[in-house]
Amino acid sequence: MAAKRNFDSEEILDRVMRTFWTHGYKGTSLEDLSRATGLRKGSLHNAFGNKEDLFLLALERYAKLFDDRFDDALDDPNPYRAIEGFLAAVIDRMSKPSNPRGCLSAYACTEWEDLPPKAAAKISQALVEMEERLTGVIKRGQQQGKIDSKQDARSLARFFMATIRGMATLHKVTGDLDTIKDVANCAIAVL
Amino acid sequence: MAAKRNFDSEEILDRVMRTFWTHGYKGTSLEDLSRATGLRKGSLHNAFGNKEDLFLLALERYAKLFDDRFDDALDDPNPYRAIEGFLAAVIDRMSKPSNPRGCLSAYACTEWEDLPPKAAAKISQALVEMEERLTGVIKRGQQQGKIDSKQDARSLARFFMATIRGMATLHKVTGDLDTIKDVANCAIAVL
DNA sequence: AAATATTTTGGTCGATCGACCAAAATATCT
DNA sequence: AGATATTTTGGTCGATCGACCAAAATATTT
Repeated sequence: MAAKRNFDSEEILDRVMRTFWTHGYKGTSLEDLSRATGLRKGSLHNAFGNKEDLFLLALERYAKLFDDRFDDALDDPNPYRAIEGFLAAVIDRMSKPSNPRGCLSAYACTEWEDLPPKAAAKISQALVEMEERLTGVIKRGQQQGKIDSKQDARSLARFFMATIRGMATLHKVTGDLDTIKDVANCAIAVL
Repeated sequence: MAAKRNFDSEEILDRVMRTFWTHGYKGTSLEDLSRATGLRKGSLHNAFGNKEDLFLLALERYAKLFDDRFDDALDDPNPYRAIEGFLAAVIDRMSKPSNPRGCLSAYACTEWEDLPPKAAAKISQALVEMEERLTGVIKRGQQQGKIDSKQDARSLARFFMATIRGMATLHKVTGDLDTIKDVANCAIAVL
């Protein structure tokens, strides 16, 4: 029916991302993706490759859409507000009823041992990078005297990374926004 | 070969539990369980029922072996030490190299939307109960003046629940004990 | 209008999934 | 020793999995 694609790749990948977001890597079948996108599995394969390729594209889209918000928040010259914004970005994402519950990245972490190699590597790398980024922000805050220097910067960075993963896990089960806001409020009190 | 079972149910269920712990509900096949236990799938079915039954038994065993440690810790009359012990129990579990990474319960939370109904209900209920339990401990601490009353007890309880889930998620990817100890140390500073 | 290039369709393929069962094996009881 | 009860074996069943491909369809180019 076409020599030119009659679909919008961005929209297709968005639906792919949301399906993986909801059901994880193992829990998503190509049939699921076909239903979610309206494309036959043959078309999906032709346009984007196999399941692993689709998952990698979903991870990239997720990072572009949501992790980039982290960068915006962490760019704040006030390190305290930077961390606040970091947590607020997570809450914002979970506050949109149109978004699936939880966090695609956290889901992937949990499935880590059964992920295809490239996906597992990408997830690991993302964790390392975020730890570095947060550590840098906190160190700067400590040098400015705006964050207590008694606590180790890297430890705090790891703490906030765990915090957002924990928020994702609880959000997945209950979908309750009050719970995750409570968690974020308590976490920020550490600073 | 037998009219009397020639295996130890406890040991079999332990292996079943550890397999689900590593690969989650969806990621574990009956073939996996057969390999892990040394029992043919027919024997597994005859002795314990279907996959859902096996998963429920695994959840129960996990709670009995590990969540009971939480109760021990939270029984401490000193509420601050109770929370400390609560986090230490998690670290202890993750410190044993013979244990799979992460946390079976946290994995189940992440898979929540694809869990069989009874398992999903059990997971939800466990979350509610733990929130109540922690809230009670913290409230008591506040009444005793040993925990700052400025923060809401329930919020703190939720915070610590998120903390251990976050620890589990990070542990799954890196297996790094220093990371989860850092997280626990920062979290306890909230009190 | 005809040739070309690409997509889409709709299917096959072998593998694996979970559920279930009849037949064989064997420990226990009488 | 023989009867009984239960387990174990080894298989079938339909469904679904991901990968891949030949043929049909059609937009674009010449």
